[in-house]
Amino acid sequence: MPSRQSHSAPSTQAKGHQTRVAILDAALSLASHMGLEGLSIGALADVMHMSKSGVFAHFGSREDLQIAVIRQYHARFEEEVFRGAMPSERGLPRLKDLFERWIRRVSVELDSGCIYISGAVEFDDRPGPVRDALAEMVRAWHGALHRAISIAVEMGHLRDNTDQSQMLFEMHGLILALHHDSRFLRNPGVLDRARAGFERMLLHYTPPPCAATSAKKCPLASPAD
Amino acid sequence: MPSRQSHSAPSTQAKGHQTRVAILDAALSLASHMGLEGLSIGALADVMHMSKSGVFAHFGSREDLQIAVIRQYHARFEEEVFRGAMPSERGLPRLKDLFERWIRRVSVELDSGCIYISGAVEFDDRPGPVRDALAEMVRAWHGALHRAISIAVEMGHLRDNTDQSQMLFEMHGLILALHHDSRFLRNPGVLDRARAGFERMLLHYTPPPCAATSAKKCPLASPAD
DNA sequence: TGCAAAATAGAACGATCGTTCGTTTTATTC
DNA sequence: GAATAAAACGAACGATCGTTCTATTTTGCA
Repeated sequence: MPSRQSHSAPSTQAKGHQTRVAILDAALSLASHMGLEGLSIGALADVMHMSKSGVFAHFGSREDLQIAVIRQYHARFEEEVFRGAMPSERGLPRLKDLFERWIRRVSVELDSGCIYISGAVEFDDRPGPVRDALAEMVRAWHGALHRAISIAVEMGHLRDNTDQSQMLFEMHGLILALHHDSRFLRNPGVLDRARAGFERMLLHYTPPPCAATSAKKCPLASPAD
Repeated sequence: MPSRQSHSAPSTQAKGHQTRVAILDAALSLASHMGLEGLSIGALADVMHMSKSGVFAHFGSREDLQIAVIRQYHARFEEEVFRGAMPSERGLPRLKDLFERWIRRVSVELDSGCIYISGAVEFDDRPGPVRDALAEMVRAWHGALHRAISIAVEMGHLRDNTDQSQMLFEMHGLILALHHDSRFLRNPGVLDRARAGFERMLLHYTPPPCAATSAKKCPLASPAD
């Protein structure tokens, strides 16, 4: 993307760029509560103490605003969850760290909800660029998780015959159940239910402790980037 | 209007009642695709070849329409999933039947999505009577599932020390992951992933077939298959 | 068949939505 | 400080929303 419009180019000396960031910040907070479809430019302008057209001018359209919000959420998610877990040791420790951070990101203890989850429901029957952007981000995150699982398998922390996609599916299920029971039903103690479910998964997918045969194998590509 | 309950009373001889049912039918189909918030009276009138006010008159307000749709979905869900599994033998067979029917109800193989799931996301930050009605239905269904699990425990089909709420949480997680991957990501073969996850759960929660009298903390025998 | 009541239609209201346009303010550069 | 570009404003448009009101049609019953 060389230079499409003033909508995407940061333009290092631009003053309006930092207000765009501020708007995006408020938009993310708004979308977390009202959903991507509930995000309106009028309400956003109200929060920002700006005119509707002033807000609108920073994004070419409402769709582009929604996509920008998705990208913004993705950036934060990547920073908090993915990059945050990178210092952890490769293999099972990092996978556990990823899951713990994922849990925290999704539960109500943070003010905001998960746009990946709410967006998936809002756009599962609505084709278009917003859905595409959302699916791309979700698939990227799933891919990163899959690689983390793969590494844990390669290092012998998980069984060799682990069905990795199945494990990912079940981890995702725990997160979704946490999100549902935490945000909708407001059930207490549900965070520990997700943790317990994950521990029970590991009981299945980790090899018996006595047979710690295959030690470290040759590392493959780094999961970072 | 003297009789306030004209919106809810079937009034056995009413002709308009059957059109109300027809409207509710179309509304349920519409809400399954567009969500409860995306359900508009105008679009509904269009589908029904009626005027907006004609449709509107059958429900006192949009909120009441949404609640009526929720009740309608609940009735169908109860009929298809819950009552449909009642002929199955008490205990584990019935629990398995319930899960299988639940799976089918949620996956894309049916045209419609699950209003319980989409509604939970749409109303998790929006208090009001719609959210209350939705939560009531979901809790009723979870209660029914919990009772099915309890029966399976009492009959010895599941371990005595089964954490029943935990098991319910994990079952729900599998359903939510199925709904997500099936409807949003359009991943194929995800139905079997939910089934496999449930089978793996049962490996954990069912007592070992040979020695059922192990009073100790069970060491999770034979996780490999 | 006639009549009251129920059901539907049609038009309109106020609100909000995304979007456009012309103007005015603010910021950057010479 | 003047010239120029970027940014923000304010008003308005057309569309759609839920809702209300008054006619008009249809139904059910005597």
